[in-house]
Amino acid sequence: MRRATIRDVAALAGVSPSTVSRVLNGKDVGHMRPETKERVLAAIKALDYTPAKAARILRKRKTGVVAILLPDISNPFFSLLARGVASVAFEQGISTLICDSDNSQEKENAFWDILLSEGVDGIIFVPVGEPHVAKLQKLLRRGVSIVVADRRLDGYPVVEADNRGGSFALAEALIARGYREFAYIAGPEGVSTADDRLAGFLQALEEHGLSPSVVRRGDFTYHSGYSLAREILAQHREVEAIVAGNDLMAIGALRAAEDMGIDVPGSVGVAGFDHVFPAELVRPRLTTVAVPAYEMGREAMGLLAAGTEGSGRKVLPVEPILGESTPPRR
Amino acid sequence: MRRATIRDVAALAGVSPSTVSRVLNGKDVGHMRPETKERVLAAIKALDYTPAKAARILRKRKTGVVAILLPDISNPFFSLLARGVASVAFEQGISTLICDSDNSQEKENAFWDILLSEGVDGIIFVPVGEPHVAKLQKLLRRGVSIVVADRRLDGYPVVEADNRGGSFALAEALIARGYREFAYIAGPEGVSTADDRLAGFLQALEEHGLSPSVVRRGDFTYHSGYSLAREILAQHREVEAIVAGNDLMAIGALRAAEDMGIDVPGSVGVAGFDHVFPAELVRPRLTTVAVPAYEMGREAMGLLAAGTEGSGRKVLPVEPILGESTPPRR
DNA sequence: TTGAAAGCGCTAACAG
DNA sequence: CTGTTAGCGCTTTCAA
Repeated sequence: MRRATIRDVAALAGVSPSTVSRVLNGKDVGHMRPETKERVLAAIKALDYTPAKAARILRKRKTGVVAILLPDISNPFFSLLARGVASVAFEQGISTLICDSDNSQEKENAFWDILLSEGVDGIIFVPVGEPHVAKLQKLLRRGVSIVVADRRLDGYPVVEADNRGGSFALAEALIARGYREFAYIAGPEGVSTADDRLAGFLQALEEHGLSPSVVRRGDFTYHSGYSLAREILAQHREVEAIVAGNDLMAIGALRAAEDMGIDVPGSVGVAGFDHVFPAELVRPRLTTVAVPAYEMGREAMGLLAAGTEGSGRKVLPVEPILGESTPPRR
Repeated sequence: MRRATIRDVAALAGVSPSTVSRVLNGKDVGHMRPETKERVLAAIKALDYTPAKAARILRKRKTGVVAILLPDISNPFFSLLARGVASVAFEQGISTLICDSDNSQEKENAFWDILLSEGVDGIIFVPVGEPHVAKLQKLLRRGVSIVVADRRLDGYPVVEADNRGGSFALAEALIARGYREFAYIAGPEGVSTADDRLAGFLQALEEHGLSPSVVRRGDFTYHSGYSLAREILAQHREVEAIVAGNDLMAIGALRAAEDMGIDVPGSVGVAGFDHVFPAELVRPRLTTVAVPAYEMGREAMGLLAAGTEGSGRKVLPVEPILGESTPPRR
């Protein structure tokens, strides 16, 4: 069954294609004879007609599709973010294309080309590392707008969390609870989320005349948290709390301690950042900092739709959550 | 900057648009003068040309896009499934559109229309409940192929897990460990995954001359597992193990017991199904049945690409995982 | 208030 | 081996 075209509808309704198009787009409908409009509508229904998107795009040079390019959709933080984006897009009749760069710079680079030919109208971008700027610029020059989410990227509009402030507040709270000797497992260098959290943490320590026993870099995965925590726990018996740059790594640390027969929080405290679903699942419940991922997605899509020019920056507030994994000491 | 067209390239290379098109599509390149091809390639690079997808689609009547319509992308099982689909699609140069029906029949129905006008070439479908068959048929008539994943839908090709067998095996294992009094929290009625798992479980019990203390229906969410487990634990003190239709509900049951001060596995055992990441996180580690979600996604996309006609059915093997949440009794 | 005509950028016969 | 031609289905002036 060949799908009906605008011409079929026009013929059945006894009007011209232009008239059908006008009805479809709600243009000049004000000064259109109601009867004509009725006939068109009837014909559309009779033929079960749906406009061909491709043809429309070709004409209008707008696809009505935005892409969200992120490191890992199976990471609960990002899937929540993606849902936020999709919900706003949906409200505006825009479709969402989720592109999973699989934590690989290479795959991410490949996606730029795909997105270019895909002809998306905009992109919500969560960079894996140092993005391929030339490709970004190419998109921009083609009129595709880009909003960076979760991680900062200089020169681009961004929606991020108050990572530095949240991390600072978390450190203060831990110090208030009597912790003095910290190990910090940061995220990858160069990723603003990781660096800001580390900086905020160190600053708080410094203001209290403290300095960390050890600082290491992971890659935000459960696995990296696990192995770094093992090393830390083996080499630094003085550590009173392990603080990680995100929840997944913190949960990894929790498991490492468990496997080494070290009691949490009895012997060592553990804290994370993000407040993803699994953080509520583990026992002891994880001390962390709540980041509004869904809201972040909504904000980012809002910025994109609003057609932000050049830059623009939105920082979302975060909230420390003191779980059982870091009770007051003594 | 107006983007370059195939004509600009042709002009610069001193050839006709068709020649450029041939180079682009790798057609007849065998019998093309190498020099011509070189010139075209050079022109493409010089103009930084990318073919306009829309025009191509309009001509070929193929969008190169498949959609995956599922109940909830933030459910770890489905996000893994989605990744599987995307990975195969990526290998074939096909883009993936993720549509999240948000566990709502209404939203799901709305997506059919969107997908229709979006003009996707195929759909991987995980139904929320009783799908709007008429809309499905419409897509099918338009030549869009559909593969159902995870849940069966009569008359459509499907990739599912051996839910019945897995559930049967799980029950046998629990019985072997000395459990006799069971409460079962099933998924929603009418969803094959839920019904098959329940059926397999009941069958095993029956073969051992047993019958469950109580059977309830949840909706596969953490929350429903939590509240049903509370009721069960309050009313049926004889229950030795709560078995849930999926891990999220089982984890909810675990938490319910915890909140009621009931020891797991000391006083009651708990088991789930799926083996999602959080199941490894909780303590005691959850007894469950591993379902290869990623593989399921890959298989489904494979079927779609292979252009399955009419039906076809693939059942993936599952594997019981005996965790600490159901140790041998006594 | 409506219609005719001219493409949007590309591909696929069909010629040469 | 390469070019010419004729649309794909829709929107948008411009005229009537």
